[in-house]
Amino acid sequence: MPELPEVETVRRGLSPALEGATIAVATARVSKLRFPIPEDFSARLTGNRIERLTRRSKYILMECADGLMVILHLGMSGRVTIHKADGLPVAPAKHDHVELKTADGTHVIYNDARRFGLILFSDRETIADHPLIRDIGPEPLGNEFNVDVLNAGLMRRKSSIKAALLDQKLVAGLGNIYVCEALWRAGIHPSRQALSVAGDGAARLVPIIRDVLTEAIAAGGSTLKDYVQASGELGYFQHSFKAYGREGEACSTPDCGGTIERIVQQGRSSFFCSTCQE
DNA sequence: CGGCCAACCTGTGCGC
DNA sequence: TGCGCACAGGTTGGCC
Repeated sequence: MPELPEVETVRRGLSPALEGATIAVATARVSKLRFPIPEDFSARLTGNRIERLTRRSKYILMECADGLMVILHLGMSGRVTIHKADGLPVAPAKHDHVELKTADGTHVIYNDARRFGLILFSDRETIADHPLIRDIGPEPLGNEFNVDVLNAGLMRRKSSIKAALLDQKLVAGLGNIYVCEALWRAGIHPSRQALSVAGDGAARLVPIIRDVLTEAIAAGGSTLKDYVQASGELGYFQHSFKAYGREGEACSTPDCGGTIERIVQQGRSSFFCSTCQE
């Protein structure tokens, strides 16, 4: 479930294994994910050293010693696992598309059933101007995201608040789950016009968005520890969502008494409580 | 340009 | 047990 918190958790899980590591073997078993995998994928990575892993929105950026920047996006179903040399599966699992082996024998495997993810090359000088990166809005956990910015974004939209918050140009990293959760916490109906949320609504949403994401990262981080030991999996977390996926259940807002409903907006499910979200 | 839908692809779960 | 359908965390090309 890769929205910002999951991507950040994967990044944090990979850092100790990859930062400072030299790549001994780089293998791509499919020719394309959402886009073709670079033809020089193996050649360019073999012998290269990974200096650091960063994240922009839902993209993981792998900066290498020679200036190469690897762009990784998990799409809908992308998973990453880490395996020590002695715990490596004998044969690649279904949908294990890409694999890196570091000089110390650690294997990192990218698995993606639907192949909506992507792996592309850029470089550290031009990454900010990359077409996939350059138009992305402010990081929600950074200072560039604030009430003024959100207000400005909401005021020039006729769409719903749900659609507005899903728009990566307005704010980075939110996906279907965390937009539902943030709107539930803020008591804002997902069908409300974005414009009408400017002002008070935006003032409430900014800290709520920050909290929701921060809590999810914290939950992922604590789960991650066990998961890496157990199976090497990154990206699978048990989050306790209050609205998402809870159609028909009682709303957990104190004294609300309402029921979580599901509607479809722009082809995507929205979960909300019509009693406490207006 | 803003807004919306279809499409990309595979897997899963449910009703019959 | 099988079949068909709805639906799934993201993104974007193309059409009003």
